[in-house]
Amino acid sequence: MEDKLKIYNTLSHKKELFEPLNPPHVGMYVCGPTVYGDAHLGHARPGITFDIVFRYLKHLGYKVRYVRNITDVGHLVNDADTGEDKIQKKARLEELEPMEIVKYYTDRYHENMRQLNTLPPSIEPTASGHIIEQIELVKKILKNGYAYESDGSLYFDVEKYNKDYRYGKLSGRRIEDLLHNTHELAGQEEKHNAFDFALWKKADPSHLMHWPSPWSEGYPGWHLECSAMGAKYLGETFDIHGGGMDLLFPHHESEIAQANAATGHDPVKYWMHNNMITINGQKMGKSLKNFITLEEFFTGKHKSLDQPYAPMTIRFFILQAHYRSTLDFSTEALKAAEKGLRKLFDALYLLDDVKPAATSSVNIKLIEEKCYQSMNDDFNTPMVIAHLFDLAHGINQAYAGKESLTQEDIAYTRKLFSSFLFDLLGLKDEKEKDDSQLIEYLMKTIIEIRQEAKNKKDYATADMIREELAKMDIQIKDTKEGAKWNFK
RNA sequence: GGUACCGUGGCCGAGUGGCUAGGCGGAGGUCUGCAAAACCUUACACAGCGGUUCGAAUCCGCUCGGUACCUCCA
Repeated sequence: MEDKLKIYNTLSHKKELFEPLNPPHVGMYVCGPTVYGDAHLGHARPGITFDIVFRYLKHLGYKVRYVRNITDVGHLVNDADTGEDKIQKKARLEELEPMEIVKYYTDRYHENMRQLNTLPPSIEPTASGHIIEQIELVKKILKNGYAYESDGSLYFDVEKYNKDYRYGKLSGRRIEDLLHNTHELAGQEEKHNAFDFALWKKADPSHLMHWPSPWSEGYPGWHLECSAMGAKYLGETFDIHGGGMDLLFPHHESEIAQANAATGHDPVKYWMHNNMITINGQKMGKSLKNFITLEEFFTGKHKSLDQPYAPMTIRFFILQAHYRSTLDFSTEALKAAEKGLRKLFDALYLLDDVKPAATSSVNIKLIEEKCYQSMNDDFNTPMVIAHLFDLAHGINQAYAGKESLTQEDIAYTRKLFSSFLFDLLGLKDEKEKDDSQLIEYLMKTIIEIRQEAKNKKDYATADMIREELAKMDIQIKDTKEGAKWNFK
């Protein structure tokens, strides 16, 4: 009964059996980054979380279409749907075209995600490339009576919508509470209610990014792109929509509202949300300015880092926590992850040296079963990793002669181990250094040893080193400046 | 104030009614020229107070503490 995949659905607050709408096809949409700055540790979490979902669903035999957007239309820096947009602000600061900003940070984001060994999405649409689809969606909402125009801008009529549907079903909010709890915001005169959100904004003359529309020269509202592009590539109703918990409200809530207003039904069957990464117990985020970029982790160049941390260390660190739990960052925790991952790889390699026995004392099939149960239980990667450590322990014991494995089980263990470690968890061993660098280093060491022998007038050893290297076409030449070497 | 959630050993982090989570770190030992790895043993826990139960880290209530969202944020 535990052998079926269950996914925690934010909409129902329960783990639900995963049943795709159109098997074997699965449609998954994940909110991608707004490209106006380098990706930080927080961005790695949805990247990795939904990479695991993507990999596992494919492993189960589903044909998955994974859509992750790039938000490259400037949305607003601050509250109240007024003011300067984020990309424009960056462009002004750096004296660049907005699209130069977009291109630069999109490339950097891709590079970071590649380093983290996440598989590229099937489709990666940009908001700026789907202005027409967004305008069409606004038209539908307007036609159905859930939007109003106000001086060239269009707003979603939340109050009207809430009478026919229910605004707040995802986040558990009630419209009455929203009324009372909304902050005093400036520049809201155009809205009927403070909680109404923009579908289309008229651009003021200084605004750099704008497009023509039936209502004004302007730009689309923030929540619109995901609704429009999700529907375009995955259909009006699709299986999974993912993103960070901080997008739950108002972003995803508004997506649901827009879809219902346009089509009359919900857009998504399973809503998945990854939790936040914290630093000193607080959310790591742009606004708190307490974030560390992935680049800084990989190079070690940040004041709170004492060394570089490899992309796989970051990946393993993230996978050691369940995606719905907060994860507290510290260098101590990262070091523990680094060592733990090394231990797993070492055990896998040690498998080559385990002597086959007539019988097996380790139950590999049971561990395999537990691994699948853990994955099926809402992608419980920390449990999977714990089982892999058990497997590593079994291998080490077999090597030490305390347990035994048959030839067949050794092969099976290798397959199981690498399948989970490499294919499903997406980890890889980065230990291999650049070959030329390694050879330089080895030759330097060998030459030092030979010099040491020569100093002791141990010419037999010195000659032996030279002759052995010659067999590999490496030539040693003793010069006035010391020994030199080259390939013959 | 509203909504959602959390509080597990030195650190990170699973577990949701009875059976060792796991990793890192610590202590002792085996092995060993030294070191590392591996192996063995071991200490350290479920925020507090009540309740339900034969039995609770796990369910319920209260208290204390913390976080996220309610404005851009993964």
